[in-house]
Amino acid sequence: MALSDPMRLRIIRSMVNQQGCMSCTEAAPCPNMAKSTLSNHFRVLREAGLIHTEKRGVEHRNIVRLDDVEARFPGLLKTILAFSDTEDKERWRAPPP
Amino acid sequence: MALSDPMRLRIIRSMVNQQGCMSCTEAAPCPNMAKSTLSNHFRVLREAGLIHTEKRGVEHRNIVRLDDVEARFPGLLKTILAFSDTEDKERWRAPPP
DNA sequence: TCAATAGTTCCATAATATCGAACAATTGAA
DNA sequence: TTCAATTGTTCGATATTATGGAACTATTGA
Repeated sequence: MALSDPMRLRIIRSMVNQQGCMSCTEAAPCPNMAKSTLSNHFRVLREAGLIHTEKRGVEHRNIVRLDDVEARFPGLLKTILAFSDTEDKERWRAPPP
Repeated sequence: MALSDPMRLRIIRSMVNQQGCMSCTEAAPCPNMAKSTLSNHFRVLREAGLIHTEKRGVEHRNIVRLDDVEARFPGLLKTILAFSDTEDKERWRAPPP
């Protein structure tokens, strides 16, 4: 699944929070991520129908297909995006059993 | 992340729908899944703090730690479980661009 | 005591994320 | 026009992870 990957989730999060188009570089989860890796994630997101990409000049403008995603996964984006990005590592650490 | 894997998601789904304890075999996503694979998924879920496992006789009884999960990921389980299992393949197929 | 059952552990294989290097396309400046 | 800079893509290699099979452990019941 396209949204299974933590990095792709962070990409989507960036784009939704921005409320508009972003270039691939702008939406990168971390500044030191390799261009090839980033490009691959955007390809997966595109092929999954989660984002739309439009070539504008030298860069690619990407936008989340909010309506389509909401239609297929009602409430999912809203729920996932409610978790702040910076706390993810903390959040995923297991509490004592 | 423990919930990133589709198989683990189906395991959790089984357990929540059952509203109680399930043995590892009972909660298996598919009947032909190898025992070792299943065991590994349960270990990941345990270590992530998503389920609690208790040895009872020859089998292990597992239960989803609903309160803990809800506290860490408000609304996540409810949202994810709203997607019926059998339609997942359809759902994850991309719509036309 | 012993066979059957339920999981675990270990090793090998397949799928996927990641990175670096080379490449293509577009823009803007010399 | 020509060329350097910018933005992504493609390709090959490596690391991580899911999967399956075989051997093992623990527990139950005959």
